[in-house]
Amino acid sequence: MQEDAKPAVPASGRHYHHGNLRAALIEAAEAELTEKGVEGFSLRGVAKRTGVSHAAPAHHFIDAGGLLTALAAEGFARFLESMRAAQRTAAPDPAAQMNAAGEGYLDFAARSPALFRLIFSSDRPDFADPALDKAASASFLHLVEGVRRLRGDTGAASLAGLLQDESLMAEVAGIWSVVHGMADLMNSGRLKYLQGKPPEFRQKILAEVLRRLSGA
Amino acid sequence: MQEDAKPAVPASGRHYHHGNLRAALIEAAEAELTEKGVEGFSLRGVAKRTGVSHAAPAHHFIDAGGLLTALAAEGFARFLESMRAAQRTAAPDPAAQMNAAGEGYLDFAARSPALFRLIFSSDRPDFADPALDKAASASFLHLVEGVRRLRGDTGAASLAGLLQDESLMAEVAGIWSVVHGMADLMNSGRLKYLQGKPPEFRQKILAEVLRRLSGA
DNA sequence: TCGTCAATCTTGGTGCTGTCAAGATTATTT
DNA sequence: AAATAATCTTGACAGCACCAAGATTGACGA
Repeated sequence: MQEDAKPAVPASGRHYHHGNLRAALIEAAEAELTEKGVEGFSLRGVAKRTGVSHAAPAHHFIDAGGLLTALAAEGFARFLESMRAAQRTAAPDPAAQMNAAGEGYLDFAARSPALFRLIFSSDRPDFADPALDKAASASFLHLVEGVRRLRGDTGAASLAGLLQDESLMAEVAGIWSVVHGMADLMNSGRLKYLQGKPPEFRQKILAEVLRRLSGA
Repeated sequence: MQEDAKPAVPASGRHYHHGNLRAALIEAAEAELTEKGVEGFSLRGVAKRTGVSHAAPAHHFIDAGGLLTALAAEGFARFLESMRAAQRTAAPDPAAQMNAAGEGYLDFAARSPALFRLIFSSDRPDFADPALDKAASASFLHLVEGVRRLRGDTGAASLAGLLQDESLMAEVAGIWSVVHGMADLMNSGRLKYLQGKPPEFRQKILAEVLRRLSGA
């Protein structure tokens, strides 16, 4: 008599207290986003998926944007982990590591297109939110560190200090741009040509482009 | 007695026949898009701007996506013109021309951020639409031709033939990616660093990156 | 000139949406 | 055990896209 001991139900078959609704909502939000896309995302749909009333999310997120902000933070964490995972299976030299990071970038975009669009091409997440800002900054810092190793820069440095190194930041901007551009164009279907090709072709292009950008 | 001769008004002060509603709707749609963003775009808002009832657009566009499709086609035309305009003021050699095209690309993104996002990062326009497909293809072809000149490829060729040239397409993908990536990252505010810099800095990075990418 | 017809636009309705307000239920604390 | 806080529900409102039906206008042939 523990599970069926007549728990409180609000006339529709649900428990009043979910237990971990916040996490469940974020999980459901990802499913909703994957199925409906950023532009078709619905807060009521998320509530329905979770088996909860349409107004329940309001007690955990101020509004729909708040939920998407939390999901975006989670998305950045997975994005960073995707790059790290690819780098673990690669050679340890800086060039191979940067290349692997790029692969992980493209992999994430290919495997989680909706999440990718949410974190990189949507206005709805609030980047002033501390958690999201932290997650996004971690990804950015990871890139900067990779470029520093590529250039042979040694020693530690503060983020503020790195941001003032124009030569470094120019290189960061170039490398980030080319990887992100490939990912975004493929993800939005505007570069249809690459999608019809085997992954090796995409990898070859990425490697060649990074090689040229890293030289000199 | 021409303008004030009691024209037919539907009890709310408007003419029944607008005259050129289709064009007016597209124009208003751009304003709506600029103010509300792709994710806040509303068909009723467009109708209100135009001074017309909320159902009037339905007689010119099948639905909201149809209007955005037409606007996207217009957007691609302006996007291409932005590149051409920049190229007209540049030196005629292929490298300078490609560089100028990149400048025009970034200029368009900076000046029409909403339109840029609509044509490159939205699911709502229907790329199966002939007019939009034609406009998008024209931009793509313009890029391909620029890369061909950069490589010294001569003579005419069919689009189908060009698409089968793997070496050419790899170069196209690389160059397009880096320019698009810069534009998109700046446009979405994810690359905040560049926005705080003067345009010359952005131009310098673009020129350097394209130089490295173009060299064998 | 009149009548018909098609094109154009409006009004009204349906079922969504996000958000707010008030009440019901459960957990926690006193 | 009682009071309080947290959690969730129901109900309501305005705005949204889209559909159906009716009103108005322009054009074209008798």
